[in-house]
Amino acid sequence: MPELPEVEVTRLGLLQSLPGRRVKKIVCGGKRLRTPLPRALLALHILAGRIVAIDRRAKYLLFRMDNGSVLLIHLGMTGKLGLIPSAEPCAVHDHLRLQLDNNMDLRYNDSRRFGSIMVWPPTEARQMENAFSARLGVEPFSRRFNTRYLRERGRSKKQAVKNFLMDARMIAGIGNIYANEILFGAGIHPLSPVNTISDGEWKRIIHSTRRVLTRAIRAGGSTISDFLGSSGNPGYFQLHFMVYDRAGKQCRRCSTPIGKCIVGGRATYFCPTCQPAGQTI
DNA sequence: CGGCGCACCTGAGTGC
DNA sequence: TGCACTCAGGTGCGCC
Repeated sequence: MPELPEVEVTRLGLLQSLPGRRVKKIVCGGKRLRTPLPRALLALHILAGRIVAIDRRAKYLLFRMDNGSVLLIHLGMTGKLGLIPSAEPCAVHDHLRLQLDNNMDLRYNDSRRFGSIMVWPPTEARQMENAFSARLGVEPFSRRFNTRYLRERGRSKKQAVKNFLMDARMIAGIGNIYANEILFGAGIHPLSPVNTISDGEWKRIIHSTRRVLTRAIRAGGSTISDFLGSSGNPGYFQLHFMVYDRAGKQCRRCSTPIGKCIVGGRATYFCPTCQPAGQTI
């Protein structure tokens, strides 16, 4: 499900009612996610704590507790967070349940179990967050996401620009759907080698990235199969896809049939006219 | 050492 | 119906 917009929509939804709530009880499912659930740390640091803030870094959500600990959640491909009445029975693939002090649960559901849940203890949270953040690239809405940064990091790279955009160590939060949409908006072919992108093209990529992500967040994210915001509402940005999953259909801008190829093992869509193949790999 | 292929999982869709 | 097969929004490992 989730790239930056879906994670951000989830965060904004949870912000309505989660801050200030105390965790009264924690129930873990039996199966492991990408990593085993940190049962002991959850019991030690999250249980009985109060959630004071919810932040996002890349595609991760950071739940900050009043004791200084941090609950870190990544949704993987199919992870969902929802606020559900405590009386409701658990669903298939519910893996974590935080029972709150208002008769509501924060529940984590993830059929494919590619997500992950971690806990940073109060005494180590600062240092762990620094190390965690250092491994991730710039946030698309930060000032550090600029032409100079992209030129420097991409200077010696021959890989396809689409793979570069999706590399979390370079830029945070962009996945397969939005990489396709961003490059269409910038008029750049996904196979263009990174080291051939001009400053003017980086500018278009920056502009397109922010525009696409902003519009997607405003639309409530994209609901391809089953993404629901924490409010239980689907997103509608998929109605605005220009290229993603539109192979063979007419380009909304010029009517040329949308092309498809595989880049880095991922389905890649582009308009051969609006995104001319200059130099490609 | 950059960059690729693949594994990790379940479920939905398709075609026979 | 049912079975076999393909594909899916992410990440990180091993390998060349």
